[in-house]
Amino acid sequence: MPDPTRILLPAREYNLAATLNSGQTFRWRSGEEGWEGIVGDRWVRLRAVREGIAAETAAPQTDWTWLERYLQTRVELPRILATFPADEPICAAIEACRGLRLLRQDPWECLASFICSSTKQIVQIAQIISRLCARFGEPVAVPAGQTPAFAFPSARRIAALAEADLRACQMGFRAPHLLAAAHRVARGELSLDRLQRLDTPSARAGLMTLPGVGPKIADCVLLFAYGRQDAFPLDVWVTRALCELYFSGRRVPPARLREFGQQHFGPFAGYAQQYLFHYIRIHRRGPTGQNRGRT
DNA sequence: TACCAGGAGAGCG
DNA sequence: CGCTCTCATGGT
Repeated sequence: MPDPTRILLPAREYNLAATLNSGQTFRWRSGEEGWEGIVGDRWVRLRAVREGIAAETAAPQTDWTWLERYLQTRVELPRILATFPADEPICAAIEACRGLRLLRQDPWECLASFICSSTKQIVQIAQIISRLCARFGEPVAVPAGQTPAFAFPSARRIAALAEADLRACQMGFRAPHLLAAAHRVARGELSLDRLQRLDTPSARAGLMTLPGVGPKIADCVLLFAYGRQDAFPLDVWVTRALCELYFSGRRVPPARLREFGQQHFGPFAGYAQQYLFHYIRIHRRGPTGQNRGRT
């Protein structure tokens, strides 16, 4: 008799660690028994196995499509990677983190998380979000013996807070941005559901009307939450990667880089961007943490 | 200790 | 348009 709290999601070439740990999401923790995190209001533990991904929840499930959607296990990765030009840099990046995928996240959580992300290291972003959830998120059911876990606080919940509450999560100057964004979403002045149905430039423009949301964060939300796989977020790392690998170290203005990325990599440019991001970060730090600094 | 981090926005020439 | 500054915080 099958255990309704467990399932095996079939997947080929799924690099779970790279996917959960490549700066597209911030709440997963690697433990003895696998990766533990929250998807929506469900506690989840994931483990990479030969046939795909073994998943475990706290409560019985009758339908696992929410998790398949989140993990994008049905996406045929080789078909996507085959659309890229076979130049040396992108091939090296793909080789360095084979099986890395883009997740399909909740728009509000993704938006709020990336509002908190600007000029922060990934470890710090994770800390900020952890505090935010622990203080203001709804508790979710966890298996016996597990530490308490919390859902990501809704826009309405955050809108009801004071700026000081958010600053207490150590998010600094991002606090007023998150608060104002929560207000606009909670009041329905910006409908995150409606953005789903807009073309990408319109959805991007809509996101950028929010305080603290510029081109980079808008592109992250389009790519990580709205499935716009041609969105091409340009942060310091991707900028660095493109300049070094495709422009022989010259400085190139962001607009030109973005244009290059989308032209060169095509309809799945966002995937290419994620590989380059993860690749250059691994190689800049070195596998064991030394080898820092400029070349 | 300095430098830097998955930026954005305003001011200025 | 491009450049510079500020914003808050702490990891490395």
